Amino acid sequence: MTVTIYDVAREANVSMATVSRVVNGNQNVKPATRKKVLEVIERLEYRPNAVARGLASKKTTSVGVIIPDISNNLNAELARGIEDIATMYRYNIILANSDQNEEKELTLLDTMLGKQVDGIVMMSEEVTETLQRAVEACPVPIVLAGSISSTEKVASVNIDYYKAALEAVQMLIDNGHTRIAFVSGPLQYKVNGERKLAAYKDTLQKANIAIDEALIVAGDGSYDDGLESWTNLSELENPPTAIFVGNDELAIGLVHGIQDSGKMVPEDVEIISFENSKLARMVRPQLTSVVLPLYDIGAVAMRLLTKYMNKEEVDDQRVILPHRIEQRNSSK
Amino acid sequence: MTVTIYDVAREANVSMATVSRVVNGNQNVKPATRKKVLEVIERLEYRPNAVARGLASKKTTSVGVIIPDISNNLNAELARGIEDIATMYRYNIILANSDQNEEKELTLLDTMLGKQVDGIVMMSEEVTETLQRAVEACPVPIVLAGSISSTEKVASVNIDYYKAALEAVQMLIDNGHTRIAFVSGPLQYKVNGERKLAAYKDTLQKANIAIDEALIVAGDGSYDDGLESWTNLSELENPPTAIFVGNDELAIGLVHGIQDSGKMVPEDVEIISFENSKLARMVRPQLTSVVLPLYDIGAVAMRLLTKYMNKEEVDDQRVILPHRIEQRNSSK
DNA sequence: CTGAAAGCGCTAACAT
DNA sequence: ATGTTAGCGCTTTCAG
Repeated sequence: MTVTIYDVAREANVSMATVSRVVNGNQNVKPATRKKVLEVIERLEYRPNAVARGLASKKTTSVGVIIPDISNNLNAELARGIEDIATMYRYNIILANSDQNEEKELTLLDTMLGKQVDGIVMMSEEVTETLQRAVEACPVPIVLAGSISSTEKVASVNIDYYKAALEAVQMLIDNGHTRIAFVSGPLQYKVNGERKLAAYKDTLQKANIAIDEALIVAGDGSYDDGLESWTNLSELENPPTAIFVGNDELAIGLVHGIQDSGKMVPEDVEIISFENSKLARMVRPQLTSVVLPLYDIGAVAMRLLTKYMNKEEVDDQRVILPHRIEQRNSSK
Repeated sequence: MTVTIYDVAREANVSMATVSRVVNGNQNVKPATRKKVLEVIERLEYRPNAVARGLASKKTTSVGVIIPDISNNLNAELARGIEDIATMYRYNIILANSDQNEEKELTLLDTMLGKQVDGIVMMSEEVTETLQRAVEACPVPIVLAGSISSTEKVASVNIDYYKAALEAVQMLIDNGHTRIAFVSGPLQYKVNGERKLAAYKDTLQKANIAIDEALIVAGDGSYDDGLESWTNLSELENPPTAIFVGNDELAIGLVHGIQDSGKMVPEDVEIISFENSKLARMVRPQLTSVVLPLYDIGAVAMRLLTKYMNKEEVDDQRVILPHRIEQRNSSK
């Protein structure tokens, strides 16, 4: 059978409590006793049962991570940031994919709570009313990473998407463009429909450039979507000479679409993307891209969560990380 | 306080045992009783405590997943395959990154066992002797996904890397090349150093083409590594006219390196990659690539693990999945 | 079909 | 500094 704390206690001629103390690094143990216990632990290859510990202490040192899809670069980067900080604070991660499906998100929340996680980090492109309520009703701390919720009540970590998008569009305007397209993923995702799009429209209007709905294209945000989007855009009477793109993969699709149609980037069409993943450098010309620090967002979100879990004071429950634009060759 | 099984029992005028039975779908409960209990559960918003359940039943319905780095496309795809099947069988995943560091792998194994996972899926590019022993000594089932171990004792899921590589190289030979390079990630990784490289050498020799060590290049397998590798290769007195590449990212680096030097793919240099991630289509020309079905490897590994966890009969503990070569435009 | 009771392995007062 | 003793919330015989 597996060796328990009781076995160690017996072998070391001490009580379970003492073994528990040395295992948990409690200082109230005579060095000699500690040494003796440690030796028995080693000899018996005792490994504390975290489940029993969790039941007794009501802490599992596990945190739940709910993301749309780990096979997506964007989420993977975020997850890595979360995991690194979690490891640093000795937490383990229970990871699950929601596929951006509200029902799954809700079920997952429930499952994780059932597993008694000490906290949750969640990423959701679309925080619905129902989800919002579930999050607020959550008995353990929860922080949203790279997700926009409508209320101020929920902890979250983001960049200022509006401002970032504004700067990108302004850059294009400054380069003399008046036919600027906006190509992004689903507009029902608030980051796209509420932030980037709003910034796009506002910035254009401020520059007295009329909004042309034909230049606003939303698809699934994939590479193929980018390819296809250019096909449509290029057939316009008056095609765009610059494009503000929602993510890198989409941007690469657009670049290739443009090149396939015999035009050049940035000479004929300038492009500014939004993400700056490693993909941004893996295309010719390399993409100018708004830096979305996903790893950092994940890391900071997890760090924030540890504070909540330790019941530390948190001065700002809505963290906004700095952003910048990485200038490369898809824009001038 | 949180509501427990005892609260439900009291409210429903039954014993804890009965509540436990309905929660666990035990058929030995009168429909009327079940209904009553279910109502109370709903009313009280009772949520079973998985930790307590785990302690009592010695099953946690959690499986550990140890991979080198989730932010790497390759691992993320694998992880998604694992997670999907895990979800299907109602397991949760405890995910951790090893950074391909033996010490971390060992610690992680220990942590997961401490958390009483029911099984483990692991990916490791380099299964060392020590790791091998730890795996064999593991008290719960464990299956290696996309990893090569030296013994037959460990369950694993792979493709036939040697044969796949052989076919790729043969394809290049069939196209008339005699100056064929092999560019890959670290050779201490068995997949590279023992399988692909061996296949490369054997196939060349079988075709009476002398091995030129200058054409064998190993780096870190990154995009930049690919760029740099071509710089070196192109400075050779007699540069290669075809390259068999270890992975897609590396291959894209090579393609760009070749194009930057004024040559063309596949006219001047043919390329066959190994991975066929979605990246393979995101470059011009698109990559001909050996299909490494990472999602499937993960899924099958997890499925295999469920069999072990259920103590089902397993006919083949070393699964080899089929592979094929996706023909695109980087080769003729 | 249902209940009583004994743990699962550990932590956390409370004693000493 | 160390031991004693309740539980933590649930599953699982064993009776009935």
